[in-house]
Amino acid sequence: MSGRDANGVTISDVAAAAGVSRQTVSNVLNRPARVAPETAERVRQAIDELGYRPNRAAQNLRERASRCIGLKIPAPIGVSNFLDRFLYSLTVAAGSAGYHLLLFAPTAVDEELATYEDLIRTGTVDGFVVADVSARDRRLPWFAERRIPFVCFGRPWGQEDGPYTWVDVDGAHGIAQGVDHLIGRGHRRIAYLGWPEGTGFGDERRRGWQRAMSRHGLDTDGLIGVCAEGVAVAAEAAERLLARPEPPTAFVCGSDTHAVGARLAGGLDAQGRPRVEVVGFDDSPAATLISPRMSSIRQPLDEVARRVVSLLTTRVQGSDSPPEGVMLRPELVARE
Amino acid sequence: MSGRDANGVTISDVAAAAGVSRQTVSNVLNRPARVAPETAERVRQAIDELGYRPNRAAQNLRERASRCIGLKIPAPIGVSNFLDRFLYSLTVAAGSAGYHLLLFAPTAVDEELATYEDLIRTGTVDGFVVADVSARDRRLPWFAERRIPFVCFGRPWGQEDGPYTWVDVDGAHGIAQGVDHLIGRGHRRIAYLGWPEGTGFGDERRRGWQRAMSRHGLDTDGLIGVCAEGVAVAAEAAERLLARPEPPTAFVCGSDTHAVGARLAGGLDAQGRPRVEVVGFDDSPAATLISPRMSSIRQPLDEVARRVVSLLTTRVQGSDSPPEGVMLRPELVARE
DNA sequence: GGTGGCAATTTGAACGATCAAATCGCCCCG
DNA sequence: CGGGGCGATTTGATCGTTCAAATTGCCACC
Repeated sequence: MSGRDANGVTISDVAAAAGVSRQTVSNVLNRPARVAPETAERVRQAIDELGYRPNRAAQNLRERASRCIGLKIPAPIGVSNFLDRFLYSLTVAAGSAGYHLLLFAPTAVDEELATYEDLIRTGTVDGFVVADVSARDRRLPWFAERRIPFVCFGRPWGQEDGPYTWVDVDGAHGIAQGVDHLIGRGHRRIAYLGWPEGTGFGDERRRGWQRAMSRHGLDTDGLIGVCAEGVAVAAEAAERLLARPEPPTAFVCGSDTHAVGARLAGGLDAQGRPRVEVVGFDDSPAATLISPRMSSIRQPLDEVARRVVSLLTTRVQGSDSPPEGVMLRPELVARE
Repeated sequence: MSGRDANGVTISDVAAAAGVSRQTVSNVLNRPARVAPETAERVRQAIDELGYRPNRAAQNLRERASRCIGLKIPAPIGVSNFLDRFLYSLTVAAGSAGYHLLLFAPTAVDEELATYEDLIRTGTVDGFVVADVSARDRRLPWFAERRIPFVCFGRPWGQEDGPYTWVDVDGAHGIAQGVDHLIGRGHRRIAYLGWPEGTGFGDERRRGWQRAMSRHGLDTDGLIGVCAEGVAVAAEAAERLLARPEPPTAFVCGSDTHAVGARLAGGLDAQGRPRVEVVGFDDSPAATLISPRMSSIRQPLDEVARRVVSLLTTRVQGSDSPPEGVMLRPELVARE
């Protein structure tokens, strides 16, 4: 704590103070077994006294690694703080693996790959987390060709067993849990409200509902509503379903936004209690705030983040691991 | 694009290919004026052919700078995606200044300062953005003592003219705009609904309402409601105000969450239109989704981010600039 | 007493870039 | 024809760390 300058203390300063060579100091830190106990003690004392911390740039240069993971932060179009939460989990997971998260912003599509390439070639990052995988994402083959380490959060739809490494949450299973839950509470007419066909995860969630219903021998006719994400449009779509003969008494939804819409459309009964029961997806704080006792399906983001980081770091460290797909189960948070 | 390995091409490879010395290659990139045009052209061609990109670790070591800005990502307790949006703006702003954002996670309070110190001493980051300034934040004097470069987003309350550099948004002025807007639309009984006393920004917003009201010669008695952030509690607090004699016809609110609550409490009239008019704060997408035509006060996050980055980078680059406080004006987004 | 073995430590050489100073080549002028 | 001046380019040193190989000191054994 007495170094003249914040960054003035080098390994040689410590070596001089402890009366050893710089390599011995390095060994104390990296190969303690090689150093005699008394020497190590003396060196450690010098380190503390001088407040020495190894220079990261020098280590990076020598070890040809930045211990940084790159993540493109998408333009904030959404509504939920899903990204906030994942980012937090990812930062924590990276931290305990000795890595840091380095953010970069999206660029024009035709510069996007150049941005990724730059970060790798300059050694600014060791690999990437791809959190916004799209169907036939052109980044994935491009990374693979160049042997750029990366792990997806989200399945590369259509190539789940292909050459890419990913971690994802089984949305169909989550939705099925929701259906089981509602059936357990006596519902039989359970509608699905979610995105229009075309998003991989949305389609999967809808199929999960369909399979769960038929497993219970229940009909799904006239019980499916689709609309873009948005409370107002979701409420309208839910109202249309509720206006039919034999209306649903409950909804499982592709997102919390859809769920809030459905609940709004259902309205309140004489006792001021929601008239339809709903299960949302994501268990977002915003939804719980609006609709405090609404059930929702929670993705295990901490676990996702840990797995992503662990898969990525082994790949970064050069071991040529085979591609791997990890499927995690979401959990129904039942309220009310 | 023909280097054998992703990161195999060094400045010496380029030099050899172009038939010059490594320093000339360096000059082409950093001091083009020093190099003869034909030589520069030849070198640039070699750079392109080999796909050379300077190694960041080597540059960092030599220049004693990481070109990274550290940001502690808070635990995701909130509801809005405010952080998402600021993070995005900050990433973009940092990027165009040649910096990257490096995230780290909060630790136990007594390790927190050690985490900051480590990042600086190891040269992992050049400085910090402090986005969660609290009243008498103990980090600020600690940074200052150690001459660690940092810039706050948010005022160091009570020391606005003190030794710290900050960027903030004038909440009182924003709220005053809201009041003016509502008065222009014929309202006279305008309530304020926001946080209980004790948060710097909340108190400021409340004072802004009070001053604006008295500027217009309007009474504020019985028009103030406070509660924690949350739609349900906000609705209750708003209901209490509405139940009084001479109830408010409009609300200005400390946050969008408060505003959504107030609008909920107001309910709809015979034509299905909201009965009370509200102005929120933050113009968060979540609020607009729930309450599509609600007005709100928007913080100029892009501008905040640009200023923060610009102030920080000049401080990082060693110029001993005096402390500076930058106050930006929010903008009322009037809908309906 | 010479030698082999071994643990502890040191020395030299990278890693890839940039700065400062030295050198080169060329033209011009006395 | 020698040397001064100047622009273009190269050489040497350095940033702080770690790896690999060399060295030291010590003990045991023949």
